[in-house]
Amino acid sequence: MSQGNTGVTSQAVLAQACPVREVLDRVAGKWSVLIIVAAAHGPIRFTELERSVEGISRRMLTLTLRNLERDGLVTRTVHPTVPPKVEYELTPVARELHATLLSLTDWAERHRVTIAESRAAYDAEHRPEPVDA
Amino acid sequence: MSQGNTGVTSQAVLAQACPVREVLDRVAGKWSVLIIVAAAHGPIRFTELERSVEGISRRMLTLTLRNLERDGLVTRTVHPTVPPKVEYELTPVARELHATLLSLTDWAERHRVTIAESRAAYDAEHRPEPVDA
DNA sequence: CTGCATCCTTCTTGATACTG
DNA sequence: CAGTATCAAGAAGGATGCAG
Repeated sequence: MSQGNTGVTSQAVLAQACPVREVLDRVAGKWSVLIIVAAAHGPIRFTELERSVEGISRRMLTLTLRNLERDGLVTRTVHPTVPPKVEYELTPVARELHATLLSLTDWAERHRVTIAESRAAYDAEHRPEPVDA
Repeated sequence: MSQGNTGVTSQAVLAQACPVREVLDRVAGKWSVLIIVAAAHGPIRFTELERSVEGISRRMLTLTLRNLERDGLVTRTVHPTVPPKVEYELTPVARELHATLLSLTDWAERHRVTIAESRAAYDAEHRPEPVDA
């Protein structure tokens, strides 16, 4: 194997070796997770979502929603009423993901402080900008 | 718990409401997770990492490693030998994260097919370019 | 062997405006 | 209300070359 079979790429290999990446890539978007969380409480409307995730642009909401729908993570229900009404709801698969995400939340909660301190220490150590002036 | 103080907000509230995002953002980089996985087996050298994660550029390896180090997820040990030798190792905190990531892997594994089918179905439904012409 | 700096390309996201 | 289209800005990532 020397090292060079860089011939055709390794994207496939990587995906195979690291399925985690797949999930992450899928949920990597800045908003996917937020939307999943927002929709976790039950069916929710486009505008509701827009408000819940506050900060998201219409464009991103739509795009993310479409991806989620495509992956079978949310269902889109259109109510043919006069003023259009569309509701989004998490699928069972998405609910499982949501539950799993909770363990990450847990990890984050448990180490938030530790990590923050680590960063502070690191910055202090590497950015010192001698303030003895 | 009213919930509605939609007044100003946001970023802070979101971070608070969704710590998951924090983790995700932290590990969002295309390589962080791969590196964590690669280092999960024990201390590993820069070059080793470069090969394990194959596909990563030196620049990205360095940057990601620095971030990981900053967050206290990996320790960097420099062996003052003639040809420099540096070893990276996961910290306990990172190992916990790694373990947690496993549940995500599990989720991905369990639904990989379902999701793939969902995408295929979605694409068939929305891209179809009616070929009856 | 490790690592940093620069340059350049690509993808993602945001802002806006318009349609059903 | 819901959604799409376009345009431009910015961040992330890749390639290289140099240095301790």
